[in-house]
Amino acid sequence: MSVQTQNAAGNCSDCPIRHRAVCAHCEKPELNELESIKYYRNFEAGQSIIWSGDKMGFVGSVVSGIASLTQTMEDGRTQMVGLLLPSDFVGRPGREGSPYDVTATTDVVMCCFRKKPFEEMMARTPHIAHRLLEMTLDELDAAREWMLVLGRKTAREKIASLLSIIARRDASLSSGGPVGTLVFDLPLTREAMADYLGLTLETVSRQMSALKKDGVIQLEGKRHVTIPDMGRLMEEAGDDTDGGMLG
Amino acid sequence: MSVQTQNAAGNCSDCPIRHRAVCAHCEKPELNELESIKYYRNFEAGQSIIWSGDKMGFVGSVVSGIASLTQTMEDGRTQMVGLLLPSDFVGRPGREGSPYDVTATTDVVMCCFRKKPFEEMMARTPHIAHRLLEMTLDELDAAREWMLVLGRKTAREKIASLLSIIARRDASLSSGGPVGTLVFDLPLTREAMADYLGLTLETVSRQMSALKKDGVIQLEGKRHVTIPDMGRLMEEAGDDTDGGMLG
DNA sequence: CGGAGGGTTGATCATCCTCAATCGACGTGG
DNA sequence: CCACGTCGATTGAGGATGATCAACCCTCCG
Repeated sequence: MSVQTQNAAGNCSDCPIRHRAVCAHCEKPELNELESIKYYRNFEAGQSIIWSGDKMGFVGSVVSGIASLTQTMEDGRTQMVGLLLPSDFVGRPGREGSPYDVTATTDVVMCCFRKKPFEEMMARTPHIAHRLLEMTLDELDAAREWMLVLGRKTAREKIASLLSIIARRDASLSSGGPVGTLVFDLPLTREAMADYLGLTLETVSRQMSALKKDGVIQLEGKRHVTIPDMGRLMEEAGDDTDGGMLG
Repeated sequence: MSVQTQNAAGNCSDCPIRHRAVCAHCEKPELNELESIKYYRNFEAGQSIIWSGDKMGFVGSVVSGIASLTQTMEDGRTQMVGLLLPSDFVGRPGREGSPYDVTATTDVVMCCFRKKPFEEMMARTPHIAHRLLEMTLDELDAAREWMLVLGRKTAREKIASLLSIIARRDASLSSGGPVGTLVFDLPLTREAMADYLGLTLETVSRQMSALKKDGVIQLEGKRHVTIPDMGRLMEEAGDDTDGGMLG
């Protein structure tokens, strides 16, 4: 795995997540100050970024790749409680440790700030605190959406919900195109999907096969997914499309 | 139900949630400004505070009573996604509408601020924005804790988890005493517990009976609960007490 | 007295979990 | 080059947990 720091003396203005991350509202002088306290770090797929309970010396943003937040019980049952995509923030200013494990699901590049200087800067810079509040509210919405999935949806609906979330995110990143055929690669193993959805990996596998058999999705290999009809998928997810979104 | 405004010309310095609510860090001049834009509102048990999708004209704090956030699917399945206790904040500055229904579970008194003036004041008052960020991070932690409960715990563990949360909250409010016999009244119906836990009300009832038969809890009537051994309850919840907390 | 709301309990059934065998792709070492 | 082990995934058989449907209880209140 290339351990190159792809943006080593990285210039914030070239940053791919510049306008979505915690620094989104910052102006040039603020960006300059952030640049002076930031550094990049690479994590390989599977590697732990933070252990639950550890003191965190840094906070930062995911620049590329995917990381996950998970909680684990003593007997080994685990539940994923968050999926961190590029521009998502890691760490909580004002808190000592992390209550969850943070793990790199794919190779990950992070833009890190030492915690103390970042907190001090945040206290002086309402832009940053405000953006962080916005992002935290978004995460809260996502978590609560997920509580409905975990608590009330069937296995089939859970799978369809996860696929539709990933599909929509990919659509917004790439084409931005409207409702047509969507194609993407699953960034998660069956086991990670199970941990996300509160299922076993066998059930995930069975429901993926069932959705494929019923023509809701097409699979090439294990990861490459084609969605011929997004509306159909959303019906399967139980998220109704307001009754059919005529174009 | 008495519709008296128990604090009508309410003085913030007498407020029971003064040091825990969004105004916790405010000094006298700020409190004075808040007083000038606040008003109290009463809701009866069962009454809706905000409907999902509605525009919110106000934000505010729960002063007394309990409210719940719920999401509902088209076919009627519902999941509670938050429980609002005294001092908890309702509404999201910067957002138009609420993504969930907010309902009074018991009679509720709210301290409301009109949204616009509150937002303007927040922009000028870092104390408030900072406190709101803290509170939002706490809510996020609670939501994620709950995702583990919903996704991975058995019915019995779910009930025990809910009881232990309510018990601990009550303990922190009243005695603050350590591990002894805890007594409290359930603020939720069996149906509300079921909506919280992603169960049916029959399963809730059965598991309550089972925990009673096994001596984990004692019941007087349907709502009055005694916990003879908090450690035992937490074992049942799967939240291990670090391995047995010897005194 | 009768009805409504909340709660309990029982019988049965579906869903999803558990345990287990098997498969295919890939990489390593003989 | 092929045998082997590993890892992720699929599929099957059987069983447990919790949902569903239904009867019934208790208390409050008009």
